[in-house]
Amino acid sequence: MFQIDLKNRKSIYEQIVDNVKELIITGVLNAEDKLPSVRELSKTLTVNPNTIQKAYRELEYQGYIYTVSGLGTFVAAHTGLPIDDNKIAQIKERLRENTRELFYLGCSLEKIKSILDELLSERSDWNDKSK
Amino acid sequence: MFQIDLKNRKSIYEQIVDNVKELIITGVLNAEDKLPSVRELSKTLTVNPNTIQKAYRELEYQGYIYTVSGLGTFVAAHTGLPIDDNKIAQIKERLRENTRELFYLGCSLEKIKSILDELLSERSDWNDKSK
Amino acid sequence: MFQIDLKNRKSIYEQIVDNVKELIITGVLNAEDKLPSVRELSKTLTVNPNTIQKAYRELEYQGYIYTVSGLGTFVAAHTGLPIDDNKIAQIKERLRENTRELFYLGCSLEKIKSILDELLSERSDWNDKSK
Amino acid sequence: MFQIDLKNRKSIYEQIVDNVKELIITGVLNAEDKLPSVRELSKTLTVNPNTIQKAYRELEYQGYIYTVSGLGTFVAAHTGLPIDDNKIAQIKERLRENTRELFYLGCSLEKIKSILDELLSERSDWNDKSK
DNA sequence: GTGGTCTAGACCACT
DNA sequence: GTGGTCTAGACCACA
Repeated sequence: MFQIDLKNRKSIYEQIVDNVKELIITGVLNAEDKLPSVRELSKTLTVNPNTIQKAYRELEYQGYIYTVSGLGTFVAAHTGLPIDDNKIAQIKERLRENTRELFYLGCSLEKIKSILDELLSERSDWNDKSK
Repeated sequence: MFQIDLKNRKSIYEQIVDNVKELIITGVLNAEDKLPSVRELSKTLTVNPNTIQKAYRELEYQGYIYTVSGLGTFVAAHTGLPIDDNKIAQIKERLRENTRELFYLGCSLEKIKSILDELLSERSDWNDKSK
Repeated sequence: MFQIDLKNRKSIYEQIVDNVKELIITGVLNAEDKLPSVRELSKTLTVNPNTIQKAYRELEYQGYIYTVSGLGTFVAAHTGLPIDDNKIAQIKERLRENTRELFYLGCSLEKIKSILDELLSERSDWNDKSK
Repeated sequence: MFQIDLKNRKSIYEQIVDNVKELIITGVLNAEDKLPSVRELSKTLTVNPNTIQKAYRELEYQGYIYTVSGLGTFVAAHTGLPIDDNKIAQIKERLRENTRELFYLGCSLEKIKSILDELLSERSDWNDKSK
């Protein structure tokens, strides 16, 4: 399914959340697909079950999955989630900081532009895959 | 100089690091300028001196400032000669994650593109200001 | 594991850094080995946990160890591929200073040469041991 | 005469001590030569007089210079200083650590050997100059 | 005055 | 349990 990178500064549960999100967004996991059980994923990732559970709880809170007691957890239908302008503003701020640093490191505006363009094209590529 | 936001998720020392970085990158602080002493900044921000020192040390690691024990800390001259491809790659990865997150949050490619364009234009604006 | 010498001019955290480095370089600690926890080492060395943490953080900066919050700290795998010429140049400079000092102290060139030869032979010895 | 590098981690007075030592060892300053006065050197280096004085005191303690009240400070005749085995052992230890690090960074024994040889030849070169 | 180190003890998030 | 952050307050060397 995916791998956990212990050396990554992100906490394990965050990595799981992000990875599952990505699988859903990219269409690898579709609405109503069953996710591995907490125990199962715990074994395959060799990660504490509590950690998996925390990740699933977070994903549920964010509306990506839902849980049916006794049956398992499933990918939620991707209803148009209300766009969270607050979060978007936060991420924009982070993007701003990062572009600023690129500038400081000596990148010209052109170089920065090409980097951003590259990221955008990556995004549209994988958008196609998910179709 | 700047303010600390205790409600912010970022730790205090991280906020200091980011704020000082910003002041340096935007040209408010120039090479060889003296930063406030650890104790001084500690008082103005009502933050423990150790926390300030931690921030300054991090900035030193990242090459933004240098320290002369007994004299103070100063903005490092930015010898931008060897463009640090390693660091650029790291930042690119962070940008990638952020654009991914925007997508998660339901932003269309067009919206993401407009956000990135906005950031780029800010950059050129402020580039002019710093002249 | 090792001892701290309070009489030593080196600060405590530096001694810890150097000692751990040595254990890693000499192969006593191998990649992925778990280091003692901050609190644990703090007790065995009767040193404040903050001091241990400072040492561990420094070791992490230098790439010798990595940290998983909540799990512990571990010896980093040594991907020696990109030989870091920058660091090598730094160390060379330090070696230069040291040989200069030997000269100051009245050592003849022959004596210095014999000392360096001795170090080299030690190195090959211990290279054999680590196999 | 020489320059002080504020960005250097060594304290200013240490840099002065080392530089003067080097000038003496290399024969630029000879026995009975007069050193600049504290005030004078203080001005040329734009360094606090106390710092110069501390450096001179240290040099005197180590037997490299001597002071005549009211006249100035002079280079001491280079009588065969008693070889300080203690200090030599310390420096040897530092050399050992540095070669160890070179090894860790991926240098082969041959490369380390060539580096050490290079340092030795530098030393003998400048030994010739001092003649 | 400056930065650097250290201790003691607290609180937090993550596993 | 783990590491991470922060405070309060102390002592040191250097300028």
